[in-house]
Amino acid sequence: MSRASERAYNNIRSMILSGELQPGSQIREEALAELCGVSRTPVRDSLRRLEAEMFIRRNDSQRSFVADWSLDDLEDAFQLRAMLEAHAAKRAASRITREQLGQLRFHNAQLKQAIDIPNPDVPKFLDHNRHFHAIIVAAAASERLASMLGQVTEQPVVLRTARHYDLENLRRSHHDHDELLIAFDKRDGEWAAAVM
Amino acid sequence: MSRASERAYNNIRSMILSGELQPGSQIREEALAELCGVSRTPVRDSLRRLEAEMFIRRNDSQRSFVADWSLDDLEDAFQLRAMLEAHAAKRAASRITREQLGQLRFHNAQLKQAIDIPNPDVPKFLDHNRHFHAIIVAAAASERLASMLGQVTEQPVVLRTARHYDLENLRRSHHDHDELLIAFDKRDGEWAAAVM
DNA sequence: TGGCAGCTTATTGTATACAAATGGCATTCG
DNA sequence: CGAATGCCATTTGTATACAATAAGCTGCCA
Repeated sequence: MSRASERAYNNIRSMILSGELQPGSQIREEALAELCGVSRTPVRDSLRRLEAEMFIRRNDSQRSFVADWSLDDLEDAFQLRAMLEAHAAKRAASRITREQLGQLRFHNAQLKQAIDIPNPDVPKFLDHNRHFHAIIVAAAASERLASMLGQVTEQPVVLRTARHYDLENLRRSHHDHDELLIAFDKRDGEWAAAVM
Repeated sequence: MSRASERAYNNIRSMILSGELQPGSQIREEALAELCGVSRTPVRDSLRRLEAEMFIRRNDSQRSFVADWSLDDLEDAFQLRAMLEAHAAKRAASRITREQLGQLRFHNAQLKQAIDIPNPDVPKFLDHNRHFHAIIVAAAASERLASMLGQVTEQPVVLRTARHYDLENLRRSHHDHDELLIAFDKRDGEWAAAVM
């Protein structure tokens, strides 16, 4: 993506995620253009993308509003994400390479290190966790699936932080990763999907 | 969507689906603009959308090409579609209204009429079939799910025709619809998903 | 002859001006 | 007083000109 367009996209997106742009509020192209220091053209591009990603809604007369997700929406996204990740795991089980398996093991070990200490290193955990999942998605080898997962993984950022900082969940998550690795070792797609 | 933009989108999309634009061939914004009788601006919008829908790919320097799906891609899309539709059916089972159930029954009856005659009326069958599925997606009440299904249902149009004109498949399809209706009646999401 | 440098051309990105459409407000008529 | 209608302001859509970037070609040099 080119410079102005990318700046506009990142700016607007982060303004939405940070709450700087309030959910439900109308957004005008020109105002955003000024905020981002670009013209309306790249802003329009960004708005279209963000609309596709459901960060933005448009009413019937094409005016844009910051999306405000209901609890139902978040639950819905989470459900979809779970299903898509399960599917990714199933596909990955039969396609994953030795090298990818090795990377998975590496990140899982780092994961374990991050929480098996008196003061858990949560950012480190999240980082390796992200890599872990990314490798699985890559191993699933479906662009479509990857793009769909992209659409649902980033949405509930606000809530996610709260949940992920719970140490017990982190431990459980690590345990699940262990089980996933075994399933991958056995190339057992159904098991992998079930764990996810 | 506004007039010029919509024209561009529909034109380009149908040119891709009809093969008028050959898979793998490069497409230039200006050429499309002339073909559609609009300026590059709405064409660019359309290309962005079509790229998101994976009808178009871009190389690293932003040049656009008509996507050419491999058999793997089509299979992948089909797999995803099956999974998403199963999920839609599951959600629909617990949310469908009496009115929607009635509509489902109506279309199913029409479906049956269309193929239970000496000369099956295939277009009619496909039309009611489409409505049937649309109602289920609507009953699932998940915008996200609907938009994802939109992304995978239209892709393999080329192959779909061949398969759908097979009378035996039409009959089986109708039978499955019957079973789905029973599952919905019982509000049995798992059953509905399995049928799908 | 092969490959690289620089230029030329083709293509996309951005800005801006203008057109179209929509919403809101005020005025008027019942 | 309420509703409908017409006008004005605001916002988005489209076209076009220009800028930036990448690809392809030509000619030079090893």
